[in-house]
Amino acid sequence: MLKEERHQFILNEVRVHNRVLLTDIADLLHVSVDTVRRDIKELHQSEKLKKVHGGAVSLGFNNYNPTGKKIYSQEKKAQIAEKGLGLIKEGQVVLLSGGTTNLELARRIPSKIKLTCFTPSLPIAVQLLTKSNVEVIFIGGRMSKDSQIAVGGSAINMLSEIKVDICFLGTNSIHPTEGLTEFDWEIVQMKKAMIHSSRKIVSPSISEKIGSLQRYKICAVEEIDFLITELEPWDAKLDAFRNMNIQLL
Amino acid sequence: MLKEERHQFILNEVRVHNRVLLTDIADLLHVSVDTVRRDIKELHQSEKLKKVHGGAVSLGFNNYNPTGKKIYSQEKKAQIAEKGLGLIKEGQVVLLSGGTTNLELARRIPSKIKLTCFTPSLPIAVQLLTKSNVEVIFIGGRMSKDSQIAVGGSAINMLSEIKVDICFLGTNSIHPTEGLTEFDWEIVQMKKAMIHSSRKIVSPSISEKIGSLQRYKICAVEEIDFLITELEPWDAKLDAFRNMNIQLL
DNA sequence: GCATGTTTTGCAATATTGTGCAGTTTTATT
DNA sequence: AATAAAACTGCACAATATTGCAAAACATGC
Repeated sequence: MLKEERHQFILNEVRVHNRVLLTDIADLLHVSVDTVRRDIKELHQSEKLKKVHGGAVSLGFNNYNPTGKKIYSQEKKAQIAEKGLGLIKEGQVVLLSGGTTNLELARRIPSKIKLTCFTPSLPIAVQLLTKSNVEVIFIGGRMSKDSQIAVGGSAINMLSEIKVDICFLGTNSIHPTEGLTEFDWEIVQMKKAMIHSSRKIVSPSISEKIGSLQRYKICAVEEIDFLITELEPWDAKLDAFRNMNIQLL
Repeated sequence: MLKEERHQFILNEVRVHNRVLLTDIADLLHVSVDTVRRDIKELHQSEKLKKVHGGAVSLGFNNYNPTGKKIYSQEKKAQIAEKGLGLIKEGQVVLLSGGTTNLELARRIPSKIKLTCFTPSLPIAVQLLTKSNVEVIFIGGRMSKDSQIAVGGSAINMLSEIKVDICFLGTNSIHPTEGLTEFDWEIVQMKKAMIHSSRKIVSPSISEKIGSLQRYKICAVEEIDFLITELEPWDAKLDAFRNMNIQLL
């Protein structure tokens, strides 16, 4: 058995099944796993497949890339995300709503840190799946086309069955007296359910959203534990939130 | 024995067997391995074959370039997807498992057609959300990192609550007597649940997967209603499935 | 025929590569 | 944190490659 033959065999298996196990190949070809390991290592280096723990996967299989829509105020959102990361502790259970700020947060989660993340947001789930130490649990249900998050009874029901340590609640509008508001009724229901399922609520929000108001109310400002903006905590724009038992970051 | 004769002989062996061993040729031609080695070296330099450690392989043997790779199964999967589309009727409720063939199918669903689609697969959900007339319902749960589909009790539970018209069950391996098999136990559970939730089961499968076998069994071939391959329905490779109450497409 | 130079072939010494094994470290999972 | 599976490391042995060399075969011109 020539090395070349084995390589071709392995590549074919990967093509057909998308994924192969080292031990299976070794068995089929009657060679040691070490040899197969070395083969796969070579094929990985020549970028014919992707080596993973225990075997190999096809290249095109997992590289789903969310179409890079340009994100509004990415710079500010990145700052917010960095601050938000400071609130996450190893081993915690986290709930992430949708929104581009949370997406930015998800992207920046270090792959070392061990977390359990719940989310009803498709883009965020995709992002989280790239983190090897994050267990991802998708809150399923009817998908809302424009926001790409699950909504409706089934999703709310699933939320009612969990209690997480911390929830990052992306929001459209936050107002000192009127609280958090949203224009989509179904998303409001989801966010209400998320609040009920969480011990601590974090609201990451770019400063432009402060003071704005939408049709439906999610909750009062007092229900929020942390408000994160791209501003310094002592900025005058945040004065209205100062004596409210909210931690500003 | 002239050198030229040997060259022709070697080239012929390579053509027929795709590969040759140095020692075999030396044996057959009653010359020393050194001579054969030199012959192969020359043929390698004139690009008539490819010299490898221990022998030689045909040139076309190793045509697994990144560009060709994409085309390789893509085309077959596209054919399968097209056939599969014929089974979907306006207004139906469809269940789609994961896999690249189903992804291809999802991509080709016309945006005119009105459907309700259930799926536990992240990439497929993303694809379906671009179709304006398709209502997407995500089967949530713990996400499996490499296959990007939801697995586990919660997902299976959600599946148990639905009954759809037709299920496209992507599969890794299909065998005439052993049935559909899979290497990941959790995915097997998901697929079993999907079968229970569907009136009709369609198995889209490229022909290379036929006859292959994995560790865990999903179901017998008889439980499938339609088997779609890129081959013509009367192709000899499908004979094994012919008197089994399965419709071949 | 014979000397000369070239090509081919086999051989031997040495170098390189491929393979499997055993022990240790890393990784994934519970 | 414990555990088992998998990855890595170094090593030994065998298979193969390379190199240099010499004998044989062959061609060519004299």
